[in-house]
Amino acid sequence: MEAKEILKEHIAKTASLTDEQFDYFFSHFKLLSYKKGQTVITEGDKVDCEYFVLSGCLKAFFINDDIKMYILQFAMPTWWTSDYNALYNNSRATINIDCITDVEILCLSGADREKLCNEIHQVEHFFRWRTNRGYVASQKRLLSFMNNDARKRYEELLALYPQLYNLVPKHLIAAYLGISRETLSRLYSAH
Amino acid sequence: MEAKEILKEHIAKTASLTDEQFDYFFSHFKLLSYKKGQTVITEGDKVDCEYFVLSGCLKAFFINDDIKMYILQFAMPTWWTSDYNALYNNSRATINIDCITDVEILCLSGADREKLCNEIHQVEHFFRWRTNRGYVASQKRLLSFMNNDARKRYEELLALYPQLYNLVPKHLIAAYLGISRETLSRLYSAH
DNA sequence: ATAGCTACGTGATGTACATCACATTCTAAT
DNA sequence: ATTAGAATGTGATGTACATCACGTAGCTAT
Repeated sequence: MEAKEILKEHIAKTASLTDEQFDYFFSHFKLLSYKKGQTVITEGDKVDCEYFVLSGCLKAFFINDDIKMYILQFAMPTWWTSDYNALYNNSRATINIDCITDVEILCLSGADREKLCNEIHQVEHFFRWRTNRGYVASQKRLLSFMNNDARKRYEELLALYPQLYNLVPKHLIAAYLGISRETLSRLYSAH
Repeated sequence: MEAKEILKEHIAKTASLTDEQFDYFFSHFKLLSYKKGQTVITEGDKVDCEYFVLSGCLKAFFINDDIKMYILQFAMPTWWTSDYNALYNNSRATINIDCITDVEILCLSGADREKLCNEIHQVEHFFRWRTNRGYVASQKRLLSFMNNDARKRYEELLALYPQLYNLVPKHLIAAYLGISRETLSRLYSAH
């Protein structure tokens, strides 16, 4: 499927745009291709854009003391990703985003997003609901962190995203769960 | 300050409403008063509303196995609170919200919020940005959970909300930090 | 005032995890 | 095909926390 079709279908689930409105909306996106391992956002960068994933898988992560990596999000097709803290506050990136596989993404600048939200009420409606869902998911993950041990979080993750298990290396899954790769290895060898 | 003034000032930071628009917007809110200890949302309830805090302090919390409490949010004046998962998905509450002190809140139904967002573009703008900020805060807290030990999370919390230390009992602070009250006690007696 | 309840402190012990160390297997580049 | 590096498995040990147990101080209601 074409980039345009993928985005159109995605938006249509939440907002009603006319074809002309959507064409105009879409004209603000830039198509970008990255190879596995390439970096989209690096800590310290100025962050101007957010990204809609067409194909492949990215990770948004934080590195502590140049040693430990914590993964905030695996970004899969039809997901949005960026350093939203930096993007919304016009500050520098505190996280990194790079490509776990080859990737195609659509890029929308923060300035264009605000312009489009202002010009087209339904675009603002779309972004409101997208963030609503992100917020709820983030709260759920926080609760899971407080409430569950590593094994349960691991089982939850696999139930939610079964593709991940084969798509991404296990040490990245560990970094998402907030445990060491050794502990993760013992978790599933024990069962 | 009057309820209406407090809300108006709060909205004005994010959105531009005319006086007539704001009066209309405000007419959809209901003023509610609660005594310390009273419950606003109970697990299993139908959730119809979200709440804007005028005075006092509430807690949004989850209880696991009828034993352990985890606090998702302390809601202070000019903060919004609800079970957003339930409210957005029209499902039953999975968390509880009750009053740590006597409380005054403004209540807005989900149906009215959607109606107002639809009728007044700037209202939708306001709610988009409110959730943007909530999402970023939630991501930051998640990162802090993965990245920091109990002592550092404790120091972070005090730096961010110094009032909390004297306002709420320590076992609630422990429940927010995701540690036992004993561990919290040892944390600050050790320093 | 007294009784009962809630908040809070502190020692002893248990446990889920991290860390370190090293072996093995897989993958990618030349 | 060979080799280097990345990913993975697994034992030994350390540690930050939870849990249990018991104590005291402070509120609140009668």
